[in-house]
Parts: sequence; structure tokens; C-alpha cells
Amino acid sequence: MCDHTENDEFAGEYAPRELSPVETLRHSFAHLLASAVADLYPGTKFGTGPHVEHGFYYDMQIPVPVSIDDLPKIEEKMREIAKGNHKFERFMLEREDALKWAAEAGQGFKAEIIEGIPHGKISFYKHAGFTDMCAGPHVNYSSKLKHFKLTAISGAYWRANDQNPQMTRIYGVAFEQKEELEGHLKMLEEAAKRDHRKLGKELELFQITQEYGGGLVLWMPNGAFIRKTIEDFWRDEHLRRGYNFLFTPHVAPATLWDRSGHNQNYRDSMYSPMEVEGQMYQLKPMNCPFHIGVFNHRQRSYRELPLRYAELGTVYRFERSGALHGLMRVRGFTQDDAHIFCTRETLEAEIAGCLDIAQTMYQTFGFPDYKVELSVRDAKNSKNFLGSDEIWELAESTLAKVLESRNIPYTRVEGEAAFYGPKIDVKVIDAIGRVWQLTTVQLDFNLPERFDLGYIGADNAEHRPIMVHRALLGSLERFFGILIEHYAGDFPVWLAPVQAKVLPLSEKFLDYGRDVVQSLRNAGLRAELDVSDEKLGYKVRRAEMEKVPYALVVGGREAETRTVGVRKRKDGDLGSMSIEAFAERLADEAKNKVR
RNA sequence: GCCGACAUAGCUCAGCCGGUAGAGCAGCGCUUUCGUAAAGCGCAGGUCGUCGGUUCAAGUCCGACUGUCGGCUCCA
Repeated sequence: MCDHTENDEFAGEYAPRELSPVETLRHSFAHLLASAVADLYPGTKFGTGPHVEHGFYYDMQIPVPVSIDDLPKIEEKMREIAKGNHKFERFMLEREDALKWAAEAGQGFKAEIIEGIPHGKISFYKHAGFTDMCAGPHVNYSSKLKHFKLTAISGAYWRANDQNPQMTRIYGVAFEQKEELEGHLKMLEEAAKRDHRKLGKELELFQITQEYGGGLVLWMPNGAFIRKTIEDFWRDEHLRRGYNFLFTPHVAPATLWDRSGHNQNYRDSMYSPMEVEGQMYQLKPMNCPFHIGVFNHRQRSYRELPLRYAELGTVYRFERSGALHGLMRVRGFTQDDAHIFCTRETLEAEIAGCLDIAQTMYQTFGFPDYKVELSVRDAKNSKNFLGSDEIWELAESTLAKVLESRNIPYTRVEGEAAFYGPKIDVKVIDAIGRVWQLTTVQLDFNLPERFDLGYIGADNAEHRPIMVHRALLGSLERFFGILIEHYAGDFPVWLAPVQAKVLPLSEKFLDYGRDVVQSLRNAGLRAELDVSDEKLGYKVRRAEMEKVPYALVVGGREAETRTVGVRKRKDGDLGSMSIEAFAERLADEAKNKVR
């Protein structure tokens, strides 16, 4: 699981490989960057410089501190070199000669890479007097390197291991066409505008402060309302699918976490124990042991399976301070968790049920596109995985079968399964094309053993149930963060904390405004009155900025005819409507969860 | 935790080469009673993240710490 990227990255430096034209371009940019840095900062030692999703980076050890302010200078140097129209020339050296080159050039990281290459010649590229060991391929002339921008600088560990020296990583984005680069930069701008931390503050959705603990979320009224609405919907969907709800404690005796294996396998993410009357307790990092406790309450019969236990369970996991990030990465969060205990015969139907409810979620929250991964064990290293070949084969083939029967395209990832079972992960694509992991459906062959789970079958013998662990939205905190950015804060009517804001033209119409608000509230809608002593234009502007779906203007005309002047967020004036007609329209939108 | 940057009013930000703080918005008050994205005037609001150092004098220079941001690592 952990060595995968490392091997990939280094394979790239020597193994023959196929890159697409745009990947080749991006990889060439990495070398252009390296040559610029070598020029500006003599003595720089180079690590690796791969292409990444929208561009490239290069990890280097630069002898002087370099900050983001130096990027324009480096970028300029890159453009200068690129314009020189240098040829990228490839040449090969024998291993010993390559090592000699690395020693002479003081390129220790390259030497390390060469040492990892078992045999064969080593490939080098040279352009503009700069030589770098690299498998390539590259574009033929530097003049093809045009549309790029250096975007970030950061620390990165050599070979992604925090025991190794830290290098400076410079990131850039690069595209074949100018328009693509511009589009991408615009997307980044748009992403910054949608930043959930910024919107969270502006719209008063949540707060995370040092005083109340880093990574611990205070849901403020607007955010709390949205969460409650999400939870209500979530519970309704579970109820109709035959789930039972649980509530379980936030702490448990350390002995429970010993039995579950968390103290052995999940230690790094758990908080220190606290003593209660001589017994040690720990905050829960997961809900599973409690759900198992409920299952184990008494002897189970095959007739009552499958049992589906669901809980919006709040868990606590230690995260290093540098890893915290708004709502996306926190120390206390609520999983939309469930554990299903079933037999082999019903496993397929249960997995299908999980995907079905997951798809309902994506559809409702407006994520039409998603990617699915099926993580299976590495059959060559079956001893690293717990459970018999037979159960693994059944489990993997069942997961694949469900995906296929539902016509869900998926990628099969060998060796990415957890040691205790295979899983299906789903990543949704948001409004500006970013990918977010949401759903995970995992089979667990470990905990049923550890807790000796059993049920009595039709044959009157005891059998081990199959345990499915699944979360659809992942965590409510993270999902809320994703949702804020997906909608850019413009929540649809069914989620909006305030659905309509009534704007009296002047104080004279406050009374009629109150009537309107009350009528809407009586119809089960969420309306508020703007009582400020401001002109209409100002109130309209504020309603827009507060991202309230509808603003209702009430003045003399409206008061006389018992109507409201309807203004839809972003779309503007829709004309006047009777209070009842508007209430109906709003209720309809809310009911149908119109986006 | 590591690398780099940053930390000034509730928010967004000015404050050059050191001379004991400034704007806009928000808030409050008064005037205004207004027709679809900002009416006018006034008031109040900060021991400039914390601690230490240099200096006659420190938001301003130096150091440490804390936090935030971009990454790394990890991951819901």
C-alpha cells in the first residue's frame, strides 16, 4: 500500500515508459525548471521531476533558501532558456559511468537512483548545457515549452519518507494550448473563491479556532441547520432501506481497543488514554466495536440477518497540526457510518443496496459524475491479507459482480485492499471538476474473528457472519466542506438555512412584511424579515451576498394586493406573485430538492 | 512534526529608510421612508499573535514560541 508510489516514481527514472504527448511536455517542463534552477543556484542537487495531473514538479536541494517570491525569477529564466530553442539530446551511459557522472556532478540523489537500478544502461538528457539523468521522453526542442506557470513551492521528503532529508519542491502547471492554461488558472481562481473556509466565515456556517482547539469544529446556526437537513434526509433514506439506528459512546475502555486491534493497528491516530477510577479509557477513532457490541447482545439467527446498523457516529483521530485543513481534515468528525452483518448468500444484495443508497446521495446533492475503484488484494502476496483464499475470491467476485450488474464502470486496483478485506471506493466530481473521495464500502474478515461473531444457520450450526463497513458521505464535516465548494455557498432551497428574505420597501411596510414571513413559516418554510433602516437596493445586495435563494420585496403595491415581488438569487426580478403562489413554488422546490 | 510564507480593529487590508497606529466594510446613533447589488453625517472600536533582545525610541530590526496558509507525510 505504501511502497506503491515510491516504486512508480523511481521506475520512471530508468525504466522504458510510455508517456502521452502532454505528459511528455510536462515532464520536459520539469527539466526546463531544473536547468533554470541549476543556472540560478549553482550547487543544486536534483531528486526527481515527474509530470503530475495538470503540470509537473521537481524536488531539489537548493543551497540557499528559496521562497515563493523567487518563482517569477525562476519562471523568467525558464522562458529565456526555452526561447533559445535548444535540442533535448538523449545519450546513454553504462552504470559505472553514470555513477562516475553523479559523483563528479555531486548529484548524490541521482547516484541513489542509479544504485537502485539493477542492470542496463542509464539514460541522460542534455539541453542548453544542462545534463540530467532521466528516462525521458522529452520534446525535441525547448521552444515547444510555452504555456506554463510556476504555482507553488514547498518542502517534500526525499522518496516520500519523513526520515529522509527534506527537499524543495517547485510545482508548475503546463498545457499544450494557451487556452487550456488560462482555463486551468481560471479554475484555480474559482476554487479560491469557493474556498469553504472563506465561505464558512462569510456565511457564518462554522468556526474552527485555536481557543476551542485546532481541528475541532463549532457548527454555527446556518451550518448546523444545513447539517440537520442533511441528517434528516440521510435518516429517511436509511429508514426506507431497513437500517436500524444506533447511538454509541465517544469513549471506551482501552481493553476494548485492544481486542478490536485498534491499539495495535491504529495507534498513531488515537489519543492518549484517560484514567477513570483506575481503568484506562480512550476516545473512539471508529464506531465498529460498538456496533459489534450491539450485534453480540444475544445469539443471532440467520432469520434476522441481514442486520444493518447505522449511526452518525462522532470519532476522534489524532492529526498532526500541519495536516489540519478547514473542514476537510479535522480531529473530531462524524461518520455517516453503518455496519451490515449478513450471510454469504445475501452479500451481493447488501453491496448492491449500499451502492444504491450511495447513488441516491450523489444524485440528491448534485454530483452526476463519479469514479469507482475496486481495491482487491495482491494475490501474489496473499499472506499479507487476512482470511482464506476462498473467502477473498468470493468477496472480490461479489463486489465486481455488483458493479457490473449495475453497469458502473470501475478501475480494479490490485493490492490496494485493506489487510482485512476488499473494498469499493467512490469519488465524486464536483462543479469545477475536482475529485473527492466520498463513499467506501469495505468487507471486514478481521473483526468478526476478533469478536467471535456468530449466528445460527438453518443447519442449526454456528456460522461466522460477513461484516460490511460503509460510509456514504464519509464524514459530515468533510462532506459539508465539499458541498460548500460544490455549490459555491449557493445552497439549493431545500438546504438553505434561510429560503426567503422579506425586504420591506420602507419601515411603513414592516407590518405587512411580518405577515408575509408568518404566512411562509406557517407553510413550513424558512423566511426572515430584513428590519434594517436601509434602502431597497442595499437590502437586495445584502440578500444576494448572504446567498438567500429568494428575496421578497414588499411595498405599497404588494401590501394592497397581498402579493410579494419575487427576486430569485442571481436571476433577478421574477415579477409579483400572491403569497400562496410563492409559498407553493418554494415548498415545491424544497420537496423536490431542486438545485 | 518537516520546508517556506504570513500574523495590524468583528471582516478585508494600508503603514516607505525604526519616531509611540490608518482606510473601507460591518456595528451603534442621528437624518432619511426610499422600488430590485452600497443614501448622508457622526460615534465607537486595536497593549499591532506571545515572549525576549537590539535601540534614546520597535507593527517596523533580530531571536524563540504559538497559530494560520501552501505543500510534504497521512487520510474521512
